[in-house]
Amino acid sequence: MHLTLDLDSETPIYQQIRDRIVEAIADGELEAGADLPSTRQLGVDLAINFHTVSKAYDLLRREGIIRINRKSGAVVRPDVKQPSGDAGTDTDWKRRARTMLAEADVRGLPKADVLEFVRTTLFGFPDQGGDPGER
Amino acid sequence: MHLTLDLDSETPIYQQIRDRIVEAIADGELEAGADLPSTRQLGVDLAINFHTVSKAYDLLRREGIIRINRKSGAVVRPDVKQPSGDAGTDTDWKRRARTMLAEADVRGLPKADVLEFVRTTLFGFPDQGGDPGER
Amino acid sequence: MHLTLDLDSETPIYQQIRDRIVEAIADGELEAGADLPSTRQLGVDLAINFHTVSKAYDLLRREGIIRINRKSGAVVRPDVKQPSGDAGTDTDWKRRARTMLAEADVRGLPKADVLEFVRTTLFGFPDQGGDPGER
Amino acid sequence: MHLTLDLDSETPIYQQIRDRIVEAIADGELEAGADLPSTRQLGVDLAINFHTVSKAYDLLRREGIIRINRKSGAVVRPDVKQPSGDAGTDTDWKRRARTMLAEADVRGLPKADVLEFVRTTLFGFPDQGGDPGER
DNA sequence: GTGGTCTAGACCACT
DNA sequence: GTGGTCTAGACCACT
Repeated sequence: MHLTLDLDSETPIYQQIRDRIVEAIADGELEAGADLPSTRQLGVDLAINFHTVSKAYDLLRREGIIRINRKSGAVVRPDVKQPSGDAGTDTDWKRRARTMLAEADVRGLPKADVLEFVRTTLFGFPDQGGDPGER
Repeated sequence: MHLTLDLDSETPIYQQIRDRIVEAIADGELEAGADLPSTRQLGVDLAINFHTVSKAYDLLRREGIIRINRKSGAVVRPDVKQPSGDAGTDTDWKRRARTMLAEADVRGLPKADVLEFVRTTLFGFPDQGGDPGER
Repeated sequence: MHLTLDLDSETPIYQQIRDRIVEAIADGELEAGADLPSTRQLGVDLAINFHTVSKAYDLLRREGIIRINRKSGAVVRPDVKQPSGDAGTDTDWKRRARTMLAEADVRGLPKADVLEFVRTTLFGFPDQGGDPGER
Repeated sequence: MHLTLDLDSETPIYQQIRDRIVEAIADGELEAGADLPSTRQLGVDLAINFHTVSKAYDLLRREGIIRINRKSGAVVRPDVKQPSGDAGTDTDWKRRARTMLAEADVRGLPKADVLEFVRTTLFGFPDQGGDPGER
């Protein structure tokens, strides 16, 4: 697993690691049940302190995305990507997504471009009926 | 202007106020150039301290979304919703949006539902041409 | 007199007008005792409200840089550019200048470049002994 | 770390704290990566409320000069004093510096004295080669 | 009448 | 032990 970090970003490193792992799971790079590298190993790979990796893993654990076992290390939860049945999760995500879409609009990003970006990110290819990506 | 706050949320109240105002601008409820209520007035309306409102306004000001004048109060910037010409803004937004879409997937929200939610939020009505996930 | 404003800047317009006038006086474009355009005329020239120009003039008046006479309009004070004999003025300027030089250093601007910029701005040409402006 | 404040100044205390810390970093008194005192401790030292210190730290954080960690406190960013690669930063600094140099001139500070002050502040000793204003 | 600043104290998470 | 948040109240300039 390779993660790209931006050490100069305002976003804390442990948060970036958490975000990149969530993206790796969504992309299928990390499957449900898969082992994560040990905190020490990932720390070496990323040239950062393993405590920072631990913080990221702890965050993912508290979010219910991974499981941590002292002996066998961290694994992606087998039931990840499955609807939680908790309506609160969806409601919370939608509220945050609504804010993010509003930000795009307020920043002047055209709505059509935003929708196309979302479609491409989700499904990996642009809409076939007129391709805004080539404008 | 009416804003709904969740006092029990983990999200700070000042951040919620900021988010709700961004959404109100995106929705057209607050137009470019429109007056915002005074910090003390909004504090009374929301039954919170005016300092908390002030913090939200300060955030919006620093983000370039509103202007604050000591005498005449706060207004939505006239040039809001216009592209900044700053590529960094778009890049940053897209990075955050990518993480948010990954979260939806990891939480088990179907991709087609996510796209439909985005389309409806942006354009106010669902797609008329069937399931976009299967094109 | 031509002033260039940045309407999108975070700096208030009246402050920008004030700054540009101070620079025009320093550059000799506006001499001691010279008439300033009327607030209405400058407002038309800059395509802004004349009240904003009035605010800038009022600021300059309070700073002791111009005089405002209801009948004859605004003029650059005849004694501008002359030492005030008030040690506080120098001390205050030096404190602010020290902070600004510290900011350049903290931002990573090379000290030699900063000195060269100051020299060129003050005297209109670079140092003759090695020209950092051509690196 | 000792900071001198002027409680009677028009400049807000939190801004003065911010300015003095920037100067301390430029002077090398505070090195990249160094710990800052806790907000409460510095508040006690300066005999002011810790909220005021907190506001100064928040300003420095948003400027990218320090990092704040809820657990371990505030530290000078390790990459401070390194060019940001953001041309906007330099342009903005130069615009502000130009205004400040114009102010010195308008106030009657001799240009040669201003240049000498800048040189001494930057390099710690005056020019050895005579009057730069006459080269 | 408006926002800005500062003080003071409380409670909170651990980011 | 640290910073973050929120409340409450005072005084200030007019930016």
